[in-house]
Amino acid sequence: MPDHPPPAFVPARELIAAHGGRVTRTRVAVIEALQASPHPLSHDEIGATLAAAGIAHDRVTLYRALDWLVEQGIAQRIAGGERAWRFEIRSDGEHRHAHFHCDRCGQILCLEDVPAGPDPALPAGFELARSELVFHGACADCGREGAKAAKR
Amino acid sequence: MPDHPPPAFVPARELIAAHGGRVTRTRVAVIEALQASPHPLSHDEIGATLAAAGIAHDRVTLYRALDWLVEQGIAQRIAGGERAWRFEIRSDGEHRHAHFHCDRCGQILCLEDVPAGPDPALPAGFELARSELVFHGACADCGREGAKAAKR
DNA sequence: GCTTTTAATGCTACAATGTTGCATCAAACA
DNA sequence: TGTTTGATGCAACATTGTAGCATTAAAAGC
Ligand SMILES: [Mn+2]
Ligand SMILES: [Mn+2]
Ligand SMILES: [Zn+2]
Ligand SMILES: [Zn+2]
Repeated sequence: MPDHPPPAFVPARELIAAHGGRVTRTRVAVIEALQASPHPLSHDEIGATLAAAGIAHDRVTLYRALDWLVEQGIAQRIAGGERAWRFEIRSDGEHRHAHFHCDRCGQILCLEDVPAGPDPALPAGFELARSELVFHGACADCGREGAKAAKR
Repeated sequence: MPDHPPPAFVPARELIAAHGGRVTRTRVAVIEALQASPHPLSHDEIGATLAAAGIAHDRVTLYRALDWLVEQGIAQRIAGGERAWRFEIRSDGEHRHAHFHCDRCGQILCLEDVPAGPDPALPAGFELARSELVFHGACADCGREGAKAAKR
C-alpha cells in the first residue's frame, strides 16, 4: 500500500494572485485551513476554523470564497451524503480519488489510492465532466461501539 | 450492451404488508410512482405525481413515507449532487448501479450496467455498508446547445 | 503616499430541503 | 363495532445555500 507524504502546498497568497484574485484575509485563511486538513471540510467547519483564528467573516462571504476557489480549480467540492458540501484542495495533477463517509460520526476520509473513475460507457451524446465515488459505512472509531448502540 | 426489460414489480400493497406496515393511499401511490419511473425521483417529483393523481398529502407525510421505504429496504436513496435526495425502488437481488447526473437539467439517469462498486481496500476497522458512484456532466439533450450557451 | 477603480465583503431578506412535537385519524384486528 | 396504535396533518423550526445592494478595501495608476 503506497503511503502519501503531505504535498508541499503552494502558499495561499501566491495561489490566489496566480488566478487573478484579490488576496484577502478570508481567502488566505480558507485555503490554509483546507491545506492543513487531512480530509475535506464542510462550510461550517471552515467557518469555525476562521473564527478560532480570530478572523471575522460573514457566512455569505465564506460561501462566495469557496465558490470562487472551486471555479478557479483551486478547490473541489464533494457531495458527502449529507446535504452539505465538503471542500478540499485540488493538488495539481492529482487524480480525483474516492471518499469514505462514516454514517455515524459524519467524518469523511480521503481514499487516495482509490480512483473515482473509471470512465463508464455513456449513451451517445453524453459528456462526462467528473465522477464521484463515495463509500458509506462506519469508521474504525464508530464501528465497534456502533455495532451495539447507534442505529442510523 | 445488454438491454433491460422492465422488471415485474411486486404489487405495492403486498410489498407494504410483507414488511408489516399499514397499507395507506400515500404509501401505495409512492411505490407505484417509483416503480413507474425509469429514473430516480426527488421528493418534489413524487409529490407532484401524487397531486396529479388527486391524492392529497402533506409534505411531512411524504418525507416519512420515503424514510420508511428506505428503512425497510424497499427503496434506496441517491445523493445526486444537489441537496435533494432521489429515490428509486430497490429491485430484489439487483446490484447497486451507478448514476449519471446532468449538471444542466438536473436529470438523473440509471447506468444499470455500471456497478457502484467495486469494494475498496479500507483501513482496518472500517465497515463498508454501501457505495455510491455518480457521474456528472451533460446529457445528450443538454450537451449540444449547452456547449455554446449555459455556464454551470 | 494619495487617489481611483472595482472586486470582495457584510447585511438583510429569501428559497429550498428536511425535521420535530403533538393532536387527530384511520388501518388492522379482535 | 369497537379498540389499538401506526400513520397522518399541521405548525413551528433547523440547516444549507442564494440574491440584491450599499459599503469597504485591494491593487493599480498617478
Ligand atoms: Mn479527498
Ligand atoms: Mn438507479
Ligand atoms: Zn465514524
Ligand atoms: Zn440534461
